[in-house]
Amino acid sequence: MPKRENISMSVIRRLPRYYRFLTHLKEKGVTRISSTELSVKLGLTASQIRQDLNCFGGFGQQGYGYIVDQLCDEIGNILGLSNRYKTILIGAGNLGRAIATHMQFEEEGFELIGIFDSSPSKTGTRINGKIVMDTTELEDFCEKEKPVMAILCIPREGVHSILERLYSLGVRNFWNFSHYDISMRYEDTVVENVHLNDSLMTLCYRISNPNNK
Amino acid sequence: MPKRENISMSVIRRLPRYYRFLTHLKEKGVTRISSTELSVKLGLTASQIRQDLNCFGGFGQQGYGYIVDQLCDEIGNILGLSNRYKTILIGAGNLGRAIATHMQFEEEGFELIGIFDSSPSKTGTRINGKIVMDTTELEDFCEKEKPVMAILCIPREGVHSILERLYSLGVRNFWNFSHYDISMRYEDTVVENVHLNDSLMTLCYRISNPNNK
DNA sequence: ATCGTTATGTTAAATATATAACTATTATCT
DNA sequence: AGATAATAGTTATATATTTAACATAACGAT
Repeated sequence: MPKRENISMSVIRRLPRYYRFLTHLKEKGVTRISSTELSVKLGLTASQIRQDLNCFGGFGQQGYGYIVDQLCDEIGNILGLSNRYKTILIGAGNLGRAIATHMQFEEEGFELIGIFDSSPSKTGTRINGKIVMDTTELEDFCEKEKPVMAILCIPREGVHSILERLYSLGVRNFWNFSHYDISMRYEDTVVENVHLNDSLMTLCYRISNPNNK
Repeated sequence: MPKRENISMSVIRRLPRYYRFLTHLKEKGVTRISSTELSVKLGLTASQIRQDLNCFGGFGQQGYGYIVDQLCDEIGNILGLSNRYKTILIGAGNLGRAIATHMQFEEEGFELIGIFDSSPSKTGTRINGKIVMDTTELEDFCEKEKPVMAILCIPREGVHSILERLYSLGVRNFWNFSHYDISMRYEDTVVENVHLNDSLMTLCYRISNPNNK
């Protein structure tokens, strides 16, 4: 579908923002919007928005603008949100539990099909109606259900070994919340690291250095 | 302290990663490291690492490398991690609870001094020993304690009004987890948005478009 | 219908970022 | 102590990203 290949990550990372805002407009009943209006609302330049969208195709009409409904759908398609990638969650601590209950996976291309933890205090409990399984059950479960993605909400120490196991079970995509960088030991994996600590530290820097732009 | 001013965000966002890795090295007892070694471990170029560090000063020794312990401290200072910025958390749902228990604020420049929620089912309960207060108590609390930062873990709808209140109470820094972009309605604020949904959507894109680089 | 206005799609310029090349300094070995 | 190797700091180049400018197409009013 992409008009060109190799879209830069800078562009990709703005798409969800567009999608989010367009969904909001749709809900408000707005049917039409121009790149200039969008740029004002989003704090970007109109040029950038047009460039971004034109990486994937011409979704607008000259002299008119973009049809909100249509553009929203297009971006959703580009992002692949209609997928239902089978996903498992490893780690049912506070963070894992929050992710499981807080995220609306079905609206963002995923389906949470299993939750695992190694601690007996967690296994057997329920999160959003789903029973937390013991990590020893991982092999059986994966062979049967073939999940394609794993969310990692476990302490640093456990990551390496669980990663090896998951990889050998065919899992290639990881959403990593652990205090550890999974930086491509394998070629065919996709990793999205969410480092809340890093985010907090950069915030600390910016508070401490207010004259930095 | 910065050698030059206006350090780019690209550089700032790498600092926590360096800090994290150096801390790890320190714990392992490594005393010395070169930019080349670092580059291999972090998957960056040695050039970039040297450039990044030299934005703030010459911390290494030619022909020798960097002293892990010292470099780690320097980066910690640059980030301002020895601060104890007084912080409040708004929203004690699953995510807020996870943030409160999961983050080690004291090690990253902050101190969590209060947790607030508007729901009677949450107020009065305890998180990490701290009682969840009602948001109506916000004014009294802030006037007394003068927090400088607020973590927002509330639904989209509530953000706008709580933001106005917090701003008028002197809070200027925000760590925003809500499904809403706080993009600078005020000049003197610092906002770090953490959009887990956006992160998940970009992951979805990358899974759906494996040939994208 | 025609003309002016609007706003996209596209090409070009400017800026920012990352990489490579070079220089200078220090450690280490003989 | 001198020579050599190693490695940071710095300058220059290349690449990526953003912004601006332009040219073209569609809408809408007259």
